[in-house]
Amino acid sequence: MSLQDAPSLSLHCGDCPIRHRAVCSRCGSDELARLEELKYYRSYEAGQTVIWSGDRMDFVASVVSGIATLTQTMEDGRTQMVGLLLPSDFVGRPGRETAAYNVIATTDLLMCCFRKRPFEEMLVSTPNVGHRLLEMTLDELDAAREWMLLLGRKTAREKIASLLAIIARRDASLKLRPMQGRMSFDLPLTREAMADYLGLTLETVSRQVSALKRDGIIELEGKRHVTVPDFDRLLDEAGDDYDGGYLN
Amino acid sequence: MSLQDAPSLSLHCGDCPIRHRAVCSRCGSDELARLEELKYYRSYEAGQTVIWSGDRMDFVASVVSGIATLTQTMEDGRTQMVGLLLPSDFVGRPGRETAAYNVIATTDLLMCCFRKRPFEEMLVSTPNVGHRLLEMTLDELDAAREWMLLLGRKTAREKIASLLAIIARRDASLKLRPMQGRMSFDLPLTREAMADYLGLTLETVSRQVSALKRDGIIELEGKRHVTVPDFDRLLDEAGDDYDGGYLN
DNA sequence: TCTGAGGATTGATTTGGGTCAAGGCTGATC
DNA sequence: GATCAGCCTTGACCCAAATCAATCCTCAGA
Repeated sequence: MSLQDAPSLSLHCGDCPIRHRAVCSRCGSDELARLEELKYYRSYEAGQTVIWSGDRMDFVASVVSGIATLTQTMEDGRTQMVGLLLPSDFVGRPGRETAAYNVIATTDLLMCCFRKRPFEEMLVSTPNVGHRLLEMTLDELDAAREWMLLLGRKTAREKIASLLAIIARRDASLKLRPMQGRMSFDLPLTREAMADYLGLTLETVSRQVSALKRDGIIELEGKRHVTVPDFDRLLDEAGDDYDGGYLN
Repeated sequence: MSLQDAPSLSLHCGDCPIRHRAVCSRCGSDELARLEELKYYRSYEAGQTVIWSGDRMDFVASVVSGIATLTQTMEDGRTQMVGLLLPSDFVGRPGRETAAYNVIATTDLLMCCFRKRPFEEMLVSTPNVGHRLLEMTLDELDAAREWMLLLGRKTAREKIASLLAIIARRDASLKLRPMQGRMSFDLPLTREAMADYLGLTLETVSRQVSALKRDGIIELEGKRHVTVPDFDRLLDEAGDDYDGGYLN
């Protein structure tokens, strides 16, 4: 993907090459033109920390390509992943000076940035961008709350099944495939990253993945390629009773 | 508090009788006048469910008085509290039809409501309200992510200490008292509610509260009134290394 | 003053997942 | 094709928190 046809911001409107949820029907093109003038790009290597918690953060940004994680850490090293940034996702906190978590590039990462002050001024002058941002933030909040149920109440096996189900869904919606029956996809995360995401240790993740395989809920090809013979059975294991609509 | 001088919405601007974070310096009074025309009130008794997850939700609202909780539940009854609504807090999801969690009144509750459709139209026509809502939502999201670290990685003792610290801070900011040294406050939650909030069982909550008392971190008068002789010691127990600024 | 109910405490026991430790893959590099 | 590093798996053991169970407050209402 070249810089030219990359989405300029997760607020990008009209057609959406990356994720359906990034489409906003309300925005006009005039605001986008103004956005274009202000943007610049930053790139990071895999493993690099984009922002440290507590750092002054003078920009807001959206992911153009690559994956980044948001993590909270305690001083003794315990870490909890609190979010995943995929292409078209937005990061930054208009109206606040410092970051509340670490942002770490897990792959090579290209971000489209805006200096904070001009961006805030633009939020005031072009309300549609603010509306889009509000929608996205509300989606994130719903997802975060769903995740709190997982972290607080689910068993290790349910946690793994839930994560696999979410990744399977996301992958299917990307490929415009049905979210049922036989599905297969690549895990974008190491066992350790899965553990940080789920509030487990990597050993427990490994054991539970093996258990799901032994029980025929999933099939593995190598360590990263997963096939789910029957998506409904996976959902049963995840313990969810809702349709999961808003996670996609 | 009478209906007249109650805050009409958490978006209430200018002076803020309830929580400092509800003040928005940007808004003018004209938007408020328009809001006034649209609002109506609903009241609920303690224990009543305001909204069921999955229900159609045709209004957005803010809490005028009382306390409500947001909870996620699994079909086998496991529940996780994912948020607390205090006076001036906002609930609702402009742009989406159904609720993603249960809202339950834990005390008698008075809410100031707006029908969703007119509210959304108002969001478009009066951007300042949208900005305020965006700010609040971003705050909620930061708090939710902080909570994910607690749920995923903290020990029972640290969870209890964290919760007590948050309640102590909130109480202190309400009373405009310093957040250090000796502090005391009432717990607004039962042990069971604390357990649902922290992803623990009520027995564990009870045991850890007793342990903190035994160790002199807190003092108890009855079951609900807590005194913290040294706030810094409580913070140590909570395992936080940050200043907690954004939670207030 | 008694009674009952809801909340809280405390103890005994079990267990899910953490911790520690020893290898096993696999693919990049020489 | 040997070596090494990063990632993953598996086993043995342990411990924090869950579970099961018995009491205890305390306060509202009879």
